[in-house]
Amino acid sequence: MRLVIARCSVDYRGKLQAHLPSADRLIMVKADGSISIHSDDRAYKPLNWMNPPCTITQEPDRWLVRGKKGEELEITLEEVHSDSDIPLGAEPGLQKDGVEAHLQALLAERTESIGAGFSLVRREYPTEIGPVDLLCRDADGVAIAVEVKRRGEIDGVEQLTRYLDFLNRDPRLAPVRGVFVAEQIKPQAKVLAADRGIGCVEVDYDELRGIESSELRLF
Amino acid sequence: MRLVIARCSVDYRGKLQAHLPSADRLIMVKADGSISIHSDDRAYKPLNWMNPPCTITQEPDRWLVRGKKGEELEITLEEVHSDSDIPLGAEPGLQKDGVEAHLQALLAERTESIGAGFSLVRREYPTEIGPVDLLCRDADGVAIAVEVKRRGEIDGVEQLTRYLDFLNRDPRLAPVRGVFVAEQIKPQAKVLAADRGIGCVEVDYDELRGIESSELRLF
DNA sequence: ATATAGATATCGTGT
DNA sequence: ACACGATGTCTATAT
Repeated sequence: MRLVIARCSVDYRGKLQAHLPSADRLIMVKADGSISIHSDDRAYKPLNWMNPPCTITQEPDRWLVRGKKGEELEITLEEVHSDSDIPLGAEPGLQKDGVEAHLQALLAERTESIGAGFSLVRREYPTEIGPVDLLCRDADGVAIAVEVKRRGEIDGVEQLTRYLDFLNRDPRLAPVRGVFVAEQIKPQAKVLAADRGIGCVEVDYDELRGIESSELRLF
Repeated sequence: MRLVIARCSVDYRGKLQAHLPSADRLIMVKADGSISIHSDDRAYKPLNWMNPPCTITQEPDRWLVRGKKGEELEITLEEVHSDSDIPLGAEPGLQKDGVEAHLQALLAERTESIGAGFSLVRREYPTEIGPVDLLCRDADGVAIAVEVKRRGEIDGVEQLTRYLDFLNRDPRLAPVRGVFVAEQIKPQAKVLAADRGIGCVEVDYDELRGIESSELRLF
């Protein structure tokens, strides 16, 4: 990874056009071929960047970066304060736990936590406008479409509503009820769901995992 | 901006949980209080980060970063290869040009490209739930609500549907038809639009600008 | 390769 | 503070 600290101005011409007046900034060139220009703010987001694959043509006071779709990033270097190149080696990789897919997988194995007597028909049940996260049946055999989100907001209710519209046209399934499941559901989403006759269930990821673990221990 | 290059392992406990095994990485601490951990790949996206406001507690071999909502980032430093702190000063700011607003402006001047015989009533036509991008009338005088997007996805169809619901309550306008305009419209969005009786029009930004240029040349 | 949904999305803007 | 829309969104997954 090469780190250059320099006073520079930058022009981007691509999906849009952007200009950066002269100032001191960090230019980061990664081993993957990417380049990004950071100021001392905006958290992790650079002011300008180019994703790989791209080619960097360097002259002493001007770098020209070209992307594969013709985007251009022109960096005019006015004064280089520091320039270092340190190899970091391979990244062993980031391990994540607790994303929506995990929550959906846990719920698929524990449909009882969505509603007493619920049984799973299938995950990712297909419709014309995309797959429903879970299709279940309740204790009386009524079909239940389940939308799973980490955070329950209005968009999720809209999404489930669309699925229900389509599912209810299938005479083998209709009538289909909807249940919105999330770790936290915003008040407005609850109101909209109630208005549309959609049930809301808030679940705790760790508890769900705990329940599953203790269940598994029994086998 | 402080730049530390070190062999480290990282644990994040917050919205999700994530773990980084030991490896050489760049740790960037910005003047805005943010911190991010970069490997030599993934372009500009860090492996882990914390946005301001957050507090960083530093011990020689362990940094603990706490966010305001209880998120934690724990960095275990195993070997520091370099540690430098360079003040960058204020960022004068990024100037952008050529975003969605421009597309809307072009379409407002060329309502014919949305539909033959269309005329503009006004841009940003107000409704209770926000302004419709364009309100037009077709050759027969029927009101047309137009939603403009750079990329046409399902959300845009939902947005236009909401506007139509409200506009159709106004007896001076009703019945109002909807047309969804974008540079590209996704298949699922087309299905939903068709289902709701909303028209879809795909336009080419450069061509539109070209047409406009040649038109202007005639005057 | 294309299309789709998720993201610790981030970032403004308006209420 | 919350909701909503735009982003050069980016990234991983399934087809």
